[in-house]
Amino acid sequence: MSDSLPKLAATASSRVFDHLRKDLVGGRFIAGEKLAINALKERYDVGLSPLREALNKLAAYGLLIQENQRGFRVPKLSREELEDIVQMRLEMEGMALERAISHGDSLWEADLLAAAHRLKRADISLDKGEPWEHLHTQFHRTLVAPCGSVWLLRFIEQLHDQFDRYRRLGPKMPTIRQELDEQHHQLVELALQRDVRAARELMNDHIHKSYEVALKRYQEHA
Amino acid sequence: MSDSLPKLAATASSRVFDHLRKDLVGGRFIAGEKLAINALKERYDVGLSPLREALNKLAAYGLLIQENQRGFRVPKLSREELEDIVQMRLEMEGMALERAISHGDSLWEADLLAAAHRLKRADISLDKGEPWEHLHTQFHRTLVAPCGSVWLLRFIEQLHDQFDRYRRLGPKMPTIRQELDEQHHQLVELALQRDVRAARELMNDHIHKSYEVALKRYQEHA
DNA sequence: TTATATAAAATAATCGATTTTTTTAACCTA
DNA sequence: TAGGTTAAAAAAATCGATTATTTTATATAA
Repeated sequence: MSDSLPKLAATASSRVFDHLRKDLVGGRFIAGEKLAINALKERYDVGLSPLREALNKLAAYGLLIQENQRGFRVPKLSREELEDIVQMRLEMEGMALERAISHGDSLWEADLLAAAHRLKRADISLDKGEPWEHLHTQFHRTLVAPCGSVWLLRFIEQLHDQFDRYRRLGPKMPTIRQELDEQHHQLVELALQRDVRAARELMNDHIHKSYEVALKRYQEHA
Repeated sequence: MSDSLPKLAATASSRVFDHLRKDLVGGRFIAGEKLAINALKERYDVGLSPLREALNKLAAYGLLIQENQRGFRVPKLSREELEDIVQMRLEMEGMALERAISHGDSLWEADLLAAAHRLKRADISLDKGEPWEHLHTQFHRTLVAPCGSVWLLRFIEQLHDQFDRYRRLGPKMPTIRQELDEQHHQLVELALQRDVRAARELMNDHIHKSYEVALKRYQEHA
């Protein structure tokens, strides 16, 4: 039941990195805004050095823009970029899913079923909302985990973070979520049946539907 | 003739980042070694804060491994990883090249010819060696530049850096380089002719040949 | 008024020193 | 001797203060 990885003792820097990443992905900052470092120091209750280290990492990761001598800003959003991100997701997650299905063993099958189940449970008892996001990420991670490429997984993770900056702009949309949740279970089924072709097609459809949500959010986002 | 981008005044942090990145990619560190931060401070003549910021960025970028409370180390090399990197390069650079060929305008054609020419010149007058690497990177960058995807370009750049950690392990191999250089010019020709299919095939071949070099280097690397 | 220069304030970047944690070394004990 | 404490040294992380740069405000000239 405990976390699979022991996870080294967190440093102030790593803690604020995690926290900031979550907040950036979850839309708690305004796109384009300039970060006031002193304000962040208080907000995250951390010193300047670890904070700056975290900001530097986030910039290298693509969740912040760093400009020499003028600090950090939250990247702007644009429809063009959203489309870029979606196209890349289609290519890369499709590829990863195909490979995962052909390499995944029975342990993977079990993990997948478990992840899907947990996600569904969290969905029914729609509490905090924060846990759902985490389980959702976890599900998609599990789905492609045995693709065999460390770099592919890394890029996909990065793209998910970027995509979620759009998807999580507004409040939830229960209607469409229903449909998307259904697809999660269908994806598991097709994966277990090792139907590479159908699974990839469904994944494309899934990403497209998510795109529609994200686009709507982006267009409405004031 | 001047740089296309004005480039903001460099900070100590950005300078040491660039320098360290070059050294890591160029094989000036031993794979797996633990970085002695105090030694680096002297080596790059920089204070602790900017140095740590640079190291944090490099870790997020994938050129260093960061472990909480125990600093930074140079990632190990492995044949499996090399093969992962190569497979990803095949997929992503192939995709990028196809898109670049269908989107690239006449300005791109000119840039491409210029980049190939400069590379050839640097190759003949085989001086320092350092400039060749830069022109080579620049050529491959130009080749895929108009692919239309910021994220694809970003990933490709990252993969090149990773690949070069293997390719640049040992001394130069003039014999095979000859062959690779020839392919650069053939790639330009096929791009100008807009022969998407042939260009992609040649790119595959090019990456495969580079892989052989990199693999040999890796296996010989003591 | 518009533009340009100057001064003041705010912010970013860096430094030097301190605190915390890990690693190494020395020592004990079964 | 192998295993396990403890103490000392080394290294990593963080803090508080200083320096450099940019931004804002104010004043001056065309």
